[in-house]
Amino acid sequence: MNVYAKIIVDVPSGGTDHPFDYHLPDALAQTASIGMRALVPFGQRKLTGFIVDIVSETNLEKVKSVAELLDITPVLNEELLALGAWMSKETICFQITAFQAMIPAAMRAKAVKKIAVVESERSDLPMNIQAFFGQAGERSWADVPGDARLLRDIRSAVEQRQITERYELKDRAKHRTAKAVTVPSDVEEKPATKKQHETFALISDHYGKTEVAIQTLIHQLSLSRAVINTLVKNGFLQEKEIVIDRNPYTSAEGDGSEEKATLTVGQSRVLAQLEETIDQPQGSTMLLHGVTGSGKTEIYLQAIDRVLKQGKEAIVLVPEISLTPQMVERFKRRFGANVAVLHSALSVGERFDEWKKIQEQRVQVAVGARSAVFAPFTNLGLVVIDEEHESTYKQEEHPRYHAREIAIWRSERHCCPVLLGSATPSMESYARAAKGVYHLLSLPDRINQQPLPAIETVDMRAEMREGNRSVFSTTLLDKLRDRTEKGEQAVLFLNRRGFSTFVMCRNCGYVGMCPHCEISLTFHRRDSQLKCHYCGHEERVYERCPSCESTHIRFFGTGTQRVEEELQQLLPEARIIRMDNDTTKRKGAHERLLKQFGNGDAEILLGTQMIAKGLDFPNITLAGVLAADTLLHLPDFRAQERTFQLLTQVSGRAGRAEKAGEVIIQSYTPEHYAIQHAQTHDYLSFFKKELGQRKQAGYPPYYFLTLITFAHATYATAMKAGTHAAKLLRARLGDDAVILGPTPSPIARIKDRYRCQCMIKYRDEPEITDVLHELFSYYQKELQQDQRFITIDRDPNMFM
DNA sequence: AGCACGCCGACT
DNA sequence: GTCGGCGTGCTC
Repeated sequence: MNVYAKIIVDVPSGGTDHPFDYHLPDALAQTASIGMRALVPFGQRKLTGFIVDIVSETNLEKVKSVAELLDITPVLNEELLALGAWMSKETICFQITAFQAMIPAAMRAKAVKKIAVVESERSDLPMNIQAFFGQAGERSWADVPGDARLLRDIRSAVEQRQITERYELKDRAKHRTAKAVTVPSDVEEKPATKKQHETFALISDHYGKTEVAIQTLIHQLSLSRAVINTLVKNGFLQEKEIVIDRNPYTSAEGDGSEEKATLTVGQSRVLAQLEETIDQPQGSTMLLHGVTGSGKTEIYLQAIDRVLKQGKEAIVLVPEISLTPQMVERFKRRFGANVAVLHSALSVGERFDEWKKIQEQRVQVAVGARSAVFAPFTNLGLVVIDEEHESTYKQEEHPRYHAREIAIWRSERHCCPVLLGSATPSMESYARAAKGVYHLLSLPDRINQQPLPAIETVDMRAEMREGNRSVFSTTLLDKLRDRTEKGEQAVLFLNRRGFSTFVMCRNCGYVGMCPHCEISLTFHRRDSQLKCHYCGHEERVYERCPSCESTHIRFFGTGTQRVEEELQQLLPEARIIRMDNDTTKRKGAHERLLKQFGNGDAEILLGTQMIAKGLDFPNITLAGVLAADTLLHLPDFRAQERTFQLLTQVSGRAGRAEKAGEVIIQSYTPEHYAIQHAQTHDYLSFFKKELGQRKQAGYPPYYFLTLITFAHATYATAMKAGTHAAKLLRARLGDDAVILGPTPSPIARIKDRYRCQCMIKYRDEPEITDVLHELFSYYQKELQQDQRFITIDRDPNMFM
């Protein structure tokens, strides 16, 4: 009987976004199963693809055969295949793009063509081919220059078997191996020396006949590498390669010994409701609104504990795992080796190892960032999304999914709850909870009975009028000095988003701009370069203004480094730790700096976004926000919401233990409602006020948004496509739908392509997914020769 | 996405 | 005549 595999090949394009049929030769048909990756011939090439179905007949006259199976066990199970299909439909992406997003990067292998010289023929090859190979025996096909003559010569050399072709899988997931030894069963003699004898005895006492990594012997039994080698050489030990786990999370070792904490009355009440839901076999979403310091993590831990006791698994999503190491450590301490951590700072191989632990069901808990929502568990009991309002849960490239929606999809499939937790829930989630779509749970009090910290706003305009040109107000500086003297600690938050260091001429107002992207260049002190963050364009920093030749050109924006220098001058006795992209780039630097701060090596922690959340140090009694406005005035309808969230998160860092906390917010517009409500810790009032604004302006949660961006080398073509699309959308969508644009995108040009966008606002459009697909494939076909042209982003976070 | 095929202008 | 430019369309 013939067996065929339906395969989605790794070609992200409109014309190939459907299964292709391949014959499965008998040898492969035995082991092939749905969800495995395969290597298949495709045109003149060989490609990888995912088997999505196995059938016994095909409508096609001629089919090629699967060349190779790339997996022993499927990398995607049936659930994840179905999820991928759903994602590609909902987010308007190709199926292959959805599948690739669900597996670790190490498994996103591509077949790379290699050509090799047949050595006996080398001297007969034409000179141009010999020159190309040089000393090498084999080279990548991709390295062959686009020289037509050379290409033709290579082709004929292949035909004459002077050159051979083969395909190699690039980035193939590698297990890490180590050298290990075992005691062979047939050892009779005794080792020659005393040292060898001792070593041999220790190994066989401790490990008997089981294999053990040499590394382990050296570390644990303090044995000598040389002696072991000699024993191997003389046949007393047998050497072999074994597969080992990389063990990346060294700073967060935990043995699972941490005990449950005693819950407060509020926590117990919430947990009881949660457990009731966990016990019910149905999908549901709960929103846990708990003020900072209310003990949400402990609730997660105990809820997960219940899930594990039922033999089910749990996924915990955290916004950006390297930003919340304390949370991860907590999970390790509680669940020990039962946790896989999908850490963004892990190497590709390390991530693969952690993923493998989940796939092989060696762990029941996965903690990780956005993509951990695809953890291949088969009996999911709970998905927790901590800090659910964070924008990192939305992927900003294809597939543009939101982890919350994926979690909800999986929860329905597994009939288990999703728990969203936040001190400042997103407008969308809280509105759904208010409507009863989500079940609302709340924790209004801190566990230590401490009041929320007192927040004071400082009007920076007044400071300016009084002649204080520093980034520090007198009030903040006084309080910082006070903390330093008392040996207490402070965190200072500086938002850099939209406010990075650009170069401006004070004489004529010239600002260094990227010649390709229409955004200002960012100054990098390290190499004195100006760089474009969108396309990577670089130029040397100017000494004179290119426009007016004045030397009054200087750096604007307040980088953390400059703030640190200023602060150090103002408070020479203070010890400061700076945390930003520069100081945390190196692996483990983040954890190390936090540890230093935790140990009391510094009084002041100064940093960007990354210190706003998750820090839990008892000695912090002051939190400061240097410029609350920088976020507030971005051209983004979520700016107010983000500001409120940020201010709340930052103030949550202070006064978490016995000592009361205090917060200073510096602002040029302290009367703004986002700042006012943050000051009074009044989420609900902020929510109501903001909801009114959203309703008036027609934004989520009242309206859904979809952003369509057109990019082209000429402005006119981009706009023309936009105009055409807008017309089409108006014709196809209902009267309630509002189609805005086309307008030039906020960043009007990226990589020399002009960009314009249409925004669709709609409430109830059952057809919209289909319409978007039509639109997408239309522009895909009509205009694809001009490079990728149309991007569709549903529920966008950014409007660039 | 590649890669070949096929149809045009330029050149040994 | 042939080479090589790029537009078009297919890949099980």
